[in-house]
Amino acid sequence: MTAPVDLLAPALSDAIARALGPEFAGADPVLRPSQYADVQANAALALAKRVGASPRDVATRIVAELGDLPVSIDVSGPGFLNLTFDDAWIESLLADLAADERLGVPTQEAQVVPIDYSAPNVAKEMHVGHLRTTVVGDALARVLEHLGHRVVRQNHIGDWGTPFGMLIEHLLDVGEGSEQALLLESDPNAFYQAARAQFDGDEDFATRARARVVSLQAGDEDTLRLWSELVELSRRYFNRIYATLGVTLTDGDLAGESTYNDDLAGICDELEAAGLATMSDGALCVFLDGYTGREGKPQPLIIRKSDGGYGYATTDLATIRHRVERLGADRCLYVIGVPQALHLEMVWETARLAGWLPDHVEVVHVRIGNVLGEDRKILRTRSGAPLRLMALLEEAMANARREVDRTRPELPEEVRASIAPQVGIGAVKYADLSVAHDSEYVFDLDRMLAYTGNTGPYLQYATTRIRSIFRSAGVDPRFEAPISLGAPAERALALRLLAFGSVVAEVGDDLAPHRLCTYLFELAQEFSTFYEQCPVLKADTVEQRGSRLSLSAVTLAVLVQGLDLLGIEAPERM
RNA sequence: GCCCCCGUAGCUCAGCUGGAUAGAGCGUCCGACUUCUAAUCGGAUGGCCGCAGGUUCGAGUCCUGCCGGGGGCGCCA
Repeated sequence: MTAPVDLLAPALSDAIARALGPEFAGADPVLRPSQYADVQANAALALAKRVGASPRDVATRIVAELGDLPVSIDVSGPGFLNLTFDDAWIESLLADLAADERLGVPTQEAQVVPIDYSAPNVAKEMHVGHLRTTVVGDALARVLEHLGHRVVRQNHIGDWGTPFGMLIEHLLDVGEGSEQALLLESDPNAFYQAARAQFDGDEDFATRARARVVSLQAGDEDTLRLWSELVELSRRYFNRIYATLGVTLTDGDLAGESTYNDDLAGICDELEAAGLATMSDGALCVFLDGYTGREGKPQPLIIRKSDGGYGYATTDLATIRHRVERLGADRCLYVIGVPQALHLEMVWETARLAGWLPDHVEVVHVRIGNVLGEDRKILRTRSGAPLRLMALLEEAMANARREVDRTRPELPEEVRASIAPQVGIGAVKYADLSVAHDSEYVFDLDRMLAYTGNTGPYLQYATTRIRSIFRSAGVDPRFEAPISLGAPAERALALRLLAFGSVVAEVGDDLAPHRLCTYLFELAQEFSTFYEQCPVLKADTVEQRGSRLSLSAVTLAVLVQGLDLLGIEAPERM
């Protein structure tokens, strides 16, 4: 922990206890960002009533008990403590940071954390909603792993259910290995819609499809072979998208609905035996207290349909049981769309009652908000069809390429060609990550790709400017030299750098990647100010040049590490 | 009908466990390149934080009600 605030908090707590009495031991010093100082402590205002003295008085007493700290303190307003750090202290902390491979990021006590994210459907196009859970889930996986946890990626793909009767029959009709079949790898919706059209328009086909569902569930060998063919083709499509996006998911992380088939009957039996599930209109249901649906009727969680089939409620119960009992989860993350909130709540409540989800296991729904179009409705193409994700990514990369061609024509063709995907994909991912994951946002490719503002390209650009300094100097960007702070821009940059570790820890605790984005953006801005105001290569003295090079080196390291935790690449040049 | 989420500057969004005069980006308007990438930087402009009550020394933040928008609610996932 290198953040000054984290180092000061215990000292302030102790001072509070000494000043106000042992009953105040462990009191929160209420440290908050301040516009008047480096940080302010608001404890006196919060505690004044309990103490029975004026806040100002309490503040003065706390200050009197503070020992020798590397900060200057004054009591301000009604009783705020304004703390300003000594430059020498910041300099020494920064030296520690520069020497620290982890850049101040703590290693936490390891937890097992299964993360459910991405979860596309077989024979379906991934849409921007899948993009967002994929990108956010992957960033959380990277952050938690970096903090020392054992992350278990769980890609809960939709690879089972009634549509497969239709899909298998259509695969047979167009022919395995046919061009039509290969659409599953390139344009899966075209395949799906063709199957759908047959199903809706051709009664014979529909009959065959229904029969096929039955034989699939019965485990018919030939049917299963065709089914795995469909899954295999879709898997290639997913992997193409993941590779383009630079997402860490692999085939080993696949844990689709079908993997739980053997658990479903047992889950129903157990719930029924425990008296939690009852028959209603031919379906096996769990009715939970406090859940009412339309017209005040009890809201069921249907775990077995009246036709004997299982829905996603049962599968989701299987996932939680599996993750707790088999994977040994301490904390389970479900990075899933916000409309699923009620469903997940009911599944977890049921799992708790069944004893599959003990109190010490934390389950979190990382709610992914809808991505909207300009009209503020869920994003579609102009024709009303869902957007093709690959087309979108290609457009982003093409636009990035145009920008690079325009602004850096002097760079060799192959360099420009490699920059474009880094910038284009980085822009799209950053856009998903930089807004709170549970809020909706309006999709705007031009804004994402802008080089100004809180965007991926702006951050990437900051890293290339730093690299450019080192290139000009002919110095390795891992440069280290004593840092001394003179200019305000240097000091502001230093303080921001010191906060990196606690920001990453906070992102892991609160599952909020957008805060890392905000941090990195502010860091990049502060670096740009420094860049304008503090010449590095033409510094006044050798010492100053060394100090500024060192400051630049740490900034680069933090930016690159931060972007990496978000799953975003940092080009060498732009 | 019930439940959940949202309403902050012209636009897109922050505002973490309540703390001093509510922030950023974009846009608009001024400035700044013989200087390490001006793809940048500096400055200005711009808000009864949906409305009304309440709790508190203090409310964008907590509570209640209302208005407006979105979503969910028995056999698709």
